[in-house]
Amino acid sequence: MARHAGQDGQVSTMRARPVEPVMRVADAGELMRSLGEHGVARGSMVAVAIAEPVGLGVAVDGAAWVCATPTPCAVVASVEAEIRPRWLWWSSDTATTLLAAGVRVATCWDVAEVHRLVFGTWRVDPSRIWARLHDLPSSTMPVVGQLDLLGASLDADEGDDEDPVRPDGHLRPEWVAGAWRNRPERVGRWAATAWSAAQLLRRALRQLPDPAVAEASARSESAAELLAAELAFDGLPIDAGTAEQLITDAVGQRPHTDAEVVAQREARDAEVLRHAPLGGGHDLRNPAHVRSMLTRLGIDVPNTRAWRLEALRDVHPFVDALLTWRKAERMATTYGYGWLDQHVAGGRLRGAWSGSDGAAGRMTAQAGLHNMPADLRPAVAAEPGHVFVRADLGQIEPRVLAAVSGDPVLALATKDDDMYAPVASRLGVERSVAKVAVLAAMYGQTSGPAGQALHRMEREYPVAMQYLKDAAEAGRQGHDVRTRGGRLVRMWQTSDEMEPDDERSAMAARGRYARNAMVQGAAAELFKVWAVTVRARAAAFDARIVLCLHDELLVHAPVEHGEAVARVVADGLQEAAHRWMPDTTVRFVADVSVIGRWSDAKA
DNA sequence: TCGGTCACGTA
DNA sequence: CGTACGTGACCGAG
Repeated sequence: MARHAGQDGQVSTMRARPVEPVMRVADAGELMRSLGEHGVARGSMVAVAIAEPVGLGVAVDGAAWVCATPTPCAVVASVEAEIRPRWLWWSSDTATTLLAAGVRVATCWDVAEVHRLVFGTWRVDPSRIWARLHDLPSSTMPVVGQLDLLGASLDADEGDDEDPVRPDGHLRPEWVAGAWRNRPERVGRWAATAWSAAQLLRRALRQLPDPAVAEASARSESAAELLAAELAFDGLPIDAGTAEQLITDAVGQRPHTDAEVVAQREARDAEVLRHAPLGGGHDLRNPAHVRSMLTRLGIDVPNTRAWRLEALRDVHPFVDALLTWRKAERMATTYGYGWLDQHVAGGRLRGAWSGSDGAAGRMTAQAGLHNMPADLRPAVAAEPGHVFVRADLGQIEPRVLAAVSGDPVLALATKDDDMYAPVASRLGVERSVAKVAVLAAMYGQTSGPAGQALHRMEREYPVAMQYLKDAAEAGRQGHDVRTRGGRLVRMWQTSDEMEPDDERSAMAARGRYARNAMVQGAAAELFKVWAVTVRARAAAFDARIVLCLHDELLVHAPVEHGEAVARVVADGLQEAAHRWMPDTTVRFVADVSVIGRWSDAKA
């Protein structure tokens, strides 16, 4: 009990809320009986928190259990095998814990991920999520500070520290920082907070423009985050010998001393510098120096980017040597021996994965997994007894535009394997022009040869063009936009002190950003539905997704199941497309092949 | 030591 | 005056 003096001077009595009772269960069997009595069945949401070696916390609709066991993941595995609920957790950290214990689950509901979807926020720690869901100002959000660490407290009224929620409604910061792992009962209560947060999030989902779509997105985006955890854990199969050889071919033998590193670097530089003009700077790694060298050779360029210099290869041998050098330098620095040593172990390339990142909620990956040069793809090889099933979506963004905008004419074009062909004939232009026009419309390009074709686009595909225009206008005005799947894309505000020209430029940039995010974001959502569908169906063949690349999937499968998995991937797209958009007037296509190395795929 | 810029790889 | 991302080298401010 604590007494508060309100601002009106009245003394009110505020009782700390009662601590959630947590029931003890002895083992998985007892837990499953309890869950069964609460109506938990296949696919039911079950909140879970794992603290090794303290125990397993589980919560369902006001009831919470704890199983004090040094091997909580094994209990999860038993429940998964018997019941297969939809595991509800604060974040995919739980998935990572399970994976480390060798436990894989089928489905989940990820509070952090859904929060990111609904609110478009980057930071999704439980404190922030909880505060926002309870309309508590983040200014009052407590943090673990020096005093707390010393055991002192600034606020006398902190209630019962066995309660994860403080009297002021905020989550207890020391719990968020890890104190929930300290005792079995706390693990149970922590699971209960995840359950409670999820109920509030579901309420938010139901208030979005299309609740059914948003709830489906919550499930698929959660599963994508689970897939991201698995991708990080499993890694991409790499034939290290081939990788080593490709690097050697590109940059020479592996150096063994610092002196060798320097010597190789200087040898690479010398190949270019012998063509360089006299005087001035000679640092090839400094764009200003490179530009001045080019100037002294009579070549005047605003920057030294490869696409600009490409046209000038024949003007002077220096240019050709420089471009060749740049490619080797990239290999030596970013994708060289250092990269191999740092990220490849046990025949797998591993990096951190995010299930949704950036403006549009695409998956991202580190360790070069998403920008590995095509030259290195031969090193991505299936393990003995395995194959890759590789698939990529064809013309995904324009097809998605047809779907989300509901443009019936553009939808008709998707019936073609190559939708640019019917678009070209409708616009009365070459296919290449039609393609540029469609891409220009989606990316907000206004200059260049796409200009005239864009006007015809507006005449022939007014619904799709209006959809893009509305998104761009919202962005220009600084209004947040929401993708078809319900992801909030936040706009930034322009500064009051901006010059008018700068402000116009910033607004235009926002317009392009919003326009693109609506298409790219929706495409990411469809892609993830496809990926998690394939993940689920391929498991029966002991096949696992090992790479997601925006519109491309790489699945590692036992060789005897290659063809079956290829069918899973192809059928999975139709299943995913139907789930993502029940209206089937827009057709989606994928190119699927069974290969041994990533480079075996046809370009 | 840090953020910004350039550059370049992928989609 | 085409978008998104990750990475590395360098610069200049702190």
